[in-house]
Amino acid sequence: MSILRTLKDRFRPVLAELVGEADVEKVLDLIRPAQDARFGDYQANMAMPLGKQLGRPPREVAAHIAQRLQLDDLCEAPTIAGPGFINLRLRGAVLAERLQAAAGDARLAVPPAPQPRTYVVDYSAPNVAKPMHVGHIRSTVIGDALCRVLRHLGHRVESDNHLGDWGTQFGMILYGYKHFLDAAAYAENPVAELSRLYRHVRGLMEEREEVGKFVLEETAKLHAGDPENRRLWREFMPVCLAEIDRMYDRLGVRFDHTLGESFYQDRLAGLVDELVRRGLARRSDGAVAVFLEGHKTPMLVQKQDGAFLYATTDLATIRYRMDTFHPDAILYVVDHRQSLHFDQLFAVARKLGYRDVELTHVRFGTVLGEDGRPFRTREGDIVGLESLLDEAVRRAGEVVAANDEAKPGGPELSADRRRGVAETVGIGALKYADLAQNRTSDYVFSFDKMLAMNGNTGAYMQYAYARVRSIFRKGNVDRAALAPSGAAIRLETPEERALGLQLLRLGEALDLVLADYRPNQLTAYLFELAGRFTAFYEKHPVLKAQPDALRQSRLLLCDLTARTIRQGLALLGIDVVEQM
RNA sequence: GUCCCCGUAGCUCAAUUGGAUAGAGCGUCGGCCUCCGGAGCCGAAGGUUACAGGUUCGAAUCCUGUCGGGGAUACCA
Repeated sequence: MSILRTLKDRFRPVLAELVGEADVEKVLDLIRPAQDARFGDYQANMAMPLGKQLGRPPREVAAHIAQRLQLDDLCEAPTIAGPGFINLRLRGAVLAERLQAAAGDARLAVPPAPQPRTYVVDYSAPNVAKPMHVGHIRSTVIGDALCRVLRHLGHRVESDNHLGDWGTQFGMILYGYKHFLDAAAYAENPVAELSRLYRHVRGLMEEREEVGKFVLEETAKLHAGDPENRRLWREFMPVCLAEIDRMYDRLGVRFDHTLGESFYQDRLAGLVDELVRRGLARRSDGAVAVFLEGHKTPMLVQKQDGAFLYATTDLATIRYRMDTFHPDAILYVVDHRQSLHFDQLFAVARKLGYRDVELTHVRFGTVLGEDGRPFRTREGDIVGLESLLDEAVRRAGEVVAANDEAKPGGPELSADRRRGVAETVGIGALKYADLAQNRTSDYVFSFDKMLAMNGNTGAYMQYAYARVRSIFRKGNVDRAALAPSGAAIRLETPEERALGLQLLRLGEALDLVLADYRPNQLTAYLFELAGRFTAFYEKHPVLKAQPDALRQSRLLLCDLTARTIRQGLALLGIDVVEQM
């Protein structure tokens, strides 16, 4: 049980008397970590709104609540401040006892969600016919982190990569394959040749209008079951998928399901029929459209020429997921530019009868270059994902080498180790930079910033971890024997106390992540933890601490810090290294 | 035209969803190393939260309007 949940349990009966059982949970949400350490550890802010509601002075309400609370075993006497804030300061013994429990717990005392739910998480979803690029990073990384956090809290998660494997982009490479194939290049490296064909055809479409028509014809033939196009599709898919999987391997991302658009293609006609039959959709200008209240334009589910659209596929996908997984929530980790599409999609899903499921568009902003424009190469091309990863790792290699050279006792890492560390640091930096940002804002991409050893970066967090671990190496301390030794944790200084309290708050941070699907709540927590550790470490000797009981206590705090950082980063999909 | 998102320190971003004196990093200025990893620590300067109203005990956050930026907007995904 987290501290916050324990406090809520204590407030619940008192508040229930005041507002009734029905409203009590909402009021309990006003118990928060203190905004400022001077006010204590937690604060309860409900006296002000309740004062209004009950027609009594808020400070009087606060006093009433404080008086009736049974908190003596947990907190020092509550104080009332300002207009009616109830400030709470936990007893040191309570913190120590809980840290002790966390030290002996593989989950670091993070409680599972009280009500586990089933989530379908839809993320990454690259177009199979095009190389993955910088635009796929955010969806992939944010979606993966959300899955990890959900699972860790005991939710059931079905992650699904909804590949774009059936759309116009396939018509483009089919058309390109038939007219512009370099057979030798295709034999040598099919994916590179297909992506060249894709770019070539895209260029042609801009120059000559009729090319677009040919491309649509190839797409239509594929959809209609033309044997040649189907054969080519089956030929292209495995090599494209292998290429994509290589990226996921490197990123450490896995999916439970990879059900692309093609998986749903034979379900579309029936779905459109049903929409029409139930009076939800009707013909309009030759297309089939669902008109929605509050939307000026309808959602089209079938074109004049009979072809289906991604809205149709997405609806069929919702139906399949509901029938197969029976989820409580479906999350779509997708670019904010598709907001309108999802508004309409969700509205139509409700009309189809899917009312009890949470449908959330977890939207995120665009990746920008340092000039504030969408991130491109100097030549104006979209940056490929692989070259992005390579460059991050290359630069991380420079950072790692410089750091190793500068060590007081001389370099510690072999060339081989350095390479491994660079990969971990480079990929970690890329992910962390993305996750640390509030996902709704556009994100300015900068290698220099994301690999900085100062500030809220992946490299800084990995460094913080390696530093803590080095204490154990240097002191020749077996951390595995530490927790079971039963050594008591002592929180006698402000720095020890502040660190200890933060260590107990990982669970709160994870709850915040899920409250609005924002992984930056976890990075913020980790950065704060690293800061508190540094303050502690700066001021207090650990290996040289006397007497031995104090040394043991501080070693436990160090070990908990390392484990918490490692766990937190793992939930973001980021690895740590023991030395860097 | 209509709808959506955004506007916070010189720069890049936070702010637990309406809480107390709006916080970090970078940059600037000033301090601190015979001591466990100094890519560190301590301190200072820097804000009318775009602007104007409103709502209330309390507003960066909610409402209205204005200005500025981005996105979407009937047969791509």
